[in-house]
Amino acid sequence: MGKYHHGDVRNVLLQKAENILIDEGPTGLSLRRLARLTGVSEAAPYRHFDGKDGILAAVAISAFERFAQKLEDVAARIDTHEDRIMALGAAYVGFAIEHPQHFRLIFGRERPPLDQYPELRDAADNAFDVLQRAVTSVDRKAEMTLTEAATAYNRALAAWSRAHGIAILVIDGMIAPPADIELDDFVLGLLAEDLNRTDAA
Amino acid sequence: MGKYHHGDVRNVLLQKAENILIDEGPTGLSLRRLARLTGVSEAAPYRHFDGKDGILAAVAISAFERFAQKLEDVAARIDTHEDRIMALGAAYVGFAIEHPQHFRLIFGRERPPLDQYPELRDAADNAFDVLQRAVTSVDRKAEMTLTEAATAYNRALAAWSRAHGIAILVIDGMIAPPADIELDDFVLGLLAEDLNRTDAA
DNA sequence: GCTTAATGTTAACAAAGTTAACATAAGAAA
DNA sequence: TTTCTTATGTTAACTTTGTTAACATTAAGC
Repeated sequence: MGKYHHGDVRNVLLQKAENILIDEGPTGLSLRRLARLTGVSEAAPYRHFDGKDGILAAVAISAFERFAQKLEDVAARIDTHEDRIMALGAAYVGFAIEHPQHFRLIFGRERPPLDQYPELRDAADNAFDVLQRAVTSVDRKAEMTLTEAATAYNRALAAWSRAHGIAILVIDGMIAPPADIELDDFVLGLLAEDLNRTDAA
Repeated sequence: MGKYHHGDVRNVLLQKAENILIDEGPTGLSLRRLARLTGVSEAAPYRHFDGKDGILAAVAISAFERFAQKLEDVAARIDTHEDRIMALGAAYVGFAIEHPQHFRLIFGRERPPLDQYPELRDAADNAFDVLQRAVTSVDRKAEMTLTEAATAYNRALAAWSRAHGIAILVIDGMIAPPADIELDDFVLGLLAEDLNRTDAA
């Protein structure tokens, strides 16, 4: 009767792990507690995952996939370059705001080492490919000189940096919109800050 | 002979803690190891600090102070507004590159809670005051309308976000200069990306 | 000198990650 | 069907860490 094998322990662990992670972050996730919560022995998770990092890696992989999917969706339906950069930035920050713990997991220090989890590396590479492809599809029609290409690349990195900085500062509560502004508009404003620039210097 | 009181255990602990922190980050810092390394009993640190967070807070305070000092120095000797924003950004990212662990400690999740360490809160507040004062000393001579003030504030937040994003992505190795470019120039390029903009659209 | 506060020490506790040794269920192979 | 093997669980240990309590000693002020 003791159903020694219930079949989807792995999935249950993963699901519960993700919930804990969302609530308390990687440090708050304890394998032993997770096992107890799942109603399984404290060593059981080790049969399904490569220790704590293994579980984090599994969650991180799905996080990367959702992240990449979101970016891809957004990029796919925007035509002009500037609009696409803008929309990608909004999607990037939007993901961070909607899933701060996932965002931290895939970008932060607690992420398991990529070189120990090939599937995680693949997921990460894919996400960044999507990002880069979307950003550098700038002038797919136009020929570019080397200088122009370098500039485009630099601009892409700058856009990424800006989005990333906004994402971090917002989810860590270091910057916040004034009382009369919606969060989304605030973010859009920050992302656009350098585009519609009227220098009165 | 057993010199029960050697006098500056606190400072030795702090110094060693900082070294470990620089090498291995907050997670790698173990109070017990630190005590052993210092040649003192494993409970001794608790006589000088409020546990692990207490030590981290102490290090974070000095990190904040150095950070604020650097920003202040830079801001003090730059006259024009745009140049000052630029120089502050460079100093901000420069600090992160020179002291990545300190930067992560004062901005990251492992920072002890500000509301439990008043001196840490003060140090943090002071650093951000310096930053804000330097940035908003834009038009100390000129009167600004509310709209202008709001724009200036938004621009300051955007500049901060950009610098922060660059800092994080660079010290985490997610972006790096091309082989033929110096790191400093690379950073400056990213910081300036939106300023000298020549839209050919 | 005596008292007291500061500073150390040892010993214990709980929680966590991890592994080894053992047990049982499921499925393939005979 | 019976047997062998593998996957999956369990229990029990070991180690490290953070932390606190109980006790010891030193330094400093009265």
